Amino acid sequence: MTDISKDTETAALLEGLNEPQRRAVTSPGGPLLVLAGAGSGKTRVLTHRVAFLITAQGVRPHEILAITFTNKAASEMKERIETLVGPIARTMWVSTFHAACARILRREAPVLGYRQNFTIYDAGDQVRLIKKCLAELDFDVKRFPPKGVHAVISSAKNRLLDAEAFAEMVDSFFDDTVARTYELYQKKLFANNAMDFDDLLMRTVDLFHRFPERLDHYRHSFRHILVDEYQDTNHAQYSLVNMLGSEHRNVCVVGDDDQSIYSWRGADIRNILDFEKDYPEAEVIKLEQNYRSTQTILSAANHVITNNRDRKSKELWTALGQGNPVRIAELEDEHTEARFVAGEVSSLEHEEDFHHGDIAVFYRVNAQSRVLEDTFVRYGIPYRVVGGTRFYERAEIKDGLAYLLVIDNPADSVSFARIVNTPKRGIGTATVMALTRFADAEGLSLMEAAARAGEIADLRPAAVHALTAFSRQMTELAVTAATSPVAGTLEETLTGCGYIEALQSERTVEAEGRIENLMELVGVAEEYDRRAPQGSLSEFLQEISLYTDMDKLAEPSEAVTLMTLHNAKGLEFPVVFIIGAEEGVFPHSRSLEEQNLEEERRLCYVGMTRAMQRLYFTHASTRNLYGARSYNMASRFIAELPDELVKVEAPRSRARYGGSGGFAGADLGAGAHEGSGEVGQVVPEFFHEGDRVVHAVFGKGVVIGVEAGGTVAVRFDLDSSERKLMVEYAPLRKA
DNA sequence: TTACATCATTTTTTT
DNA sequence: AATGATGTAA
Repeated sequence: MTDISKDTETAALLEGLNEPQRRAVTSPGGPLLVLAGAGSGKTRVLTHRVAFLITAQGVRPHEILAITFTNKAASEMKERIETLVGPIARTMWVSTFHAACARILRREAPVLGYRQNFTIYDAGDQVRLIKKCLAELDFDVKRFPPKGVHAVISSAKNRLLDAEAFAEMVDSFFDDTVARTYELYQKKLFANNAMDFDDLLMRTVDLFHRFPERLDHYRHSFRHILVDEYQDTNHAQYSLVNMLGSEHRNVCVVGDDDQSIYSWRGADIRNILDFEKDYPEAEVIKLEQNYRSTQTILSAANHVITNNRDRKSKELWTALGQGNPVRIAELEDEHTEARFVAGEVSSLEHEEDFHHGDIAVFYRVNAQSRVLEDTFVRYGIPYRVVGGTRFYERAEIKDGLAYLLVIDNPADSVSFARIVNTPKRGIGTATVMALTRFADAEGLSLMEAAARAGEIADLRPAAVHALTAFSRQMTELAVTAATSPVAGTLEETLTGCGYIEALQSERTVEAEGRIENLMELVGVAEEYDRRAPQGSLSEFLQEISLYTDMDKLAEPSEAVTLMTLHNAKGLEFPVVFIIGAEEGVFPHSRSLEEQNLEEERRLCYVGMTRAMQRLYFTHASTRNLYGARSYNMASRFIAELPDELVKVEAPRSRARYGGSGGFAGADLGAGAHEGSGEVGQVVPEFFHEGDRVVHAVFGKGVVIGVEAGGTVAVRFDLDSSERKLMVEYAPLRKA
């Protein structure tokens, strides 16, 4: 490349960047902290910086390690860099911490005593194994809930405390129990040739401690390290960055302390607050110009977040203009709330230039999505739910993968236990217990023990037969796996083991859905086979165990997006609703007790700053959540919004369908409650014979009759059909 | 062993 | 409300 073309290329990289962005992109090396406010073009800076390093600094792509928070973010970044510098970018390491560690560990597993095809356990697998440990140690699962024990062990691992170190710090009876469980749990993981999510980080750090020459190798080869979302790193991740960065010290971290929302997962906000202490020579760049939201939204968000004490001062601004006020609506209950949102969605769609895909609804807990979904279905509003029960956590998917895991790694007793009697093949708990005893006594894995089931004294012939048959089948499948593509192995497994058949015989819609999900899994495998013709079952499983659904929902959609506030991180939408803004819901009751209010507030800040043009808060005076009715005050976050930026409106619940703009009454003032006399009263007078109306599903029509009980008859233009509709529930409004 | 019923418990966020 | 654990009958 000539100097001239190199210069033009560099110039192109800097085009359209503001001053601080440009400084961040071109900073030559050394520690660099970029405090990137929401919507400040952070991803752009990161990708352009990488491109700059490659084209202008002569850094070779494989010398760059870029860490992102999700797999989705990783593949996006890779793509964007590729468009800047070409296919050479593919040799870069762009991934999450967990994926990078898995890649290192797979290479280095033997020195740690693991085999390369070790299995990765997700949270569910971890809890199941912990349950087994508790049972084996005769601990009462009532007093020591597996989930709670898991949480403690996980947090210990995130702080890089192994069982021994943890045992030394024990200061309660509970922790003592955990310590003993931890020890056994870790032994079992090792025996299963398995690592859990937290191990991926911890074992890597361990590897570097015990084998300094391995560390030397990696820290020498990574000349530049970039970490996105640095505010959400935990101690183990922090240590990894410091270890790997200690030679070249070209550590560039990007983050926003105001968006740290994962402390419950071990994220330590001090990692970002203290970066300048860790690297005194660090250059610090603040990105405060926002390119996403209106000034009103930003000012409102700024007001809320300034109530937090522990933060680096930062004030977002924009050149995009004032925009509309933040709208706050108080509703009766969760149903009214959902109908309000649905009604607004319809108005935004019909009366303004927004599409369903422009709109997102955020809530604090997944359970809140149900009412919303029911309502959207009634209104005929297309929606998609992000998160919730995820594809890879569905029972049938885990089952299918468990088969593959056992075929690949017969030592994996957790997956073995999962499938040995799924579908039913007469191997019940008694048999499995006898098998386990035998395996332990003989020092075998469950799979090996099953092959020798005949030697187990207290097994009935039927059980022996079932076990040997199962073991033989698995062995045969392992042969298939060695020669077939992954998709073929999976199909062979699912049909050969009678899994599909068992589902088919259920003859239910649910079972049909499960079969479809499994076919989708086969599709995932096919895609892998295409992408990596030389790939192995091992590699496929490694890849998939770090894969979550978050990864593929990036695609633009024609549906309203429903998700939790946590999932909203990193996204943006023209219109955002934050629902359930009530004390106890958001902020969540648990965080009130645990004094985690600042984190809840950051969550609110994250949610608000996703909005580009319109932002709504809704709260309900009463709500049914988890089967109990509660009466909540409006969220303190609402109170923290300055009056001049908001428009507080309380719709007269049912009447508004007859009104024109969506809201019947305006400016009732903060905290104004609806007259309870109005609540529950249907107001059919709003519709009269001859009125032109619009229905969300059936379209335009005319009222041809008003009946008692809040029912109107409407003839629709589209097909001249006549329908009777409940004014209370029908998505109907005046045209 | 399995299928079914009842009982109890547990409700945040996820790589 | 929904899920999981436990108990009971076949």
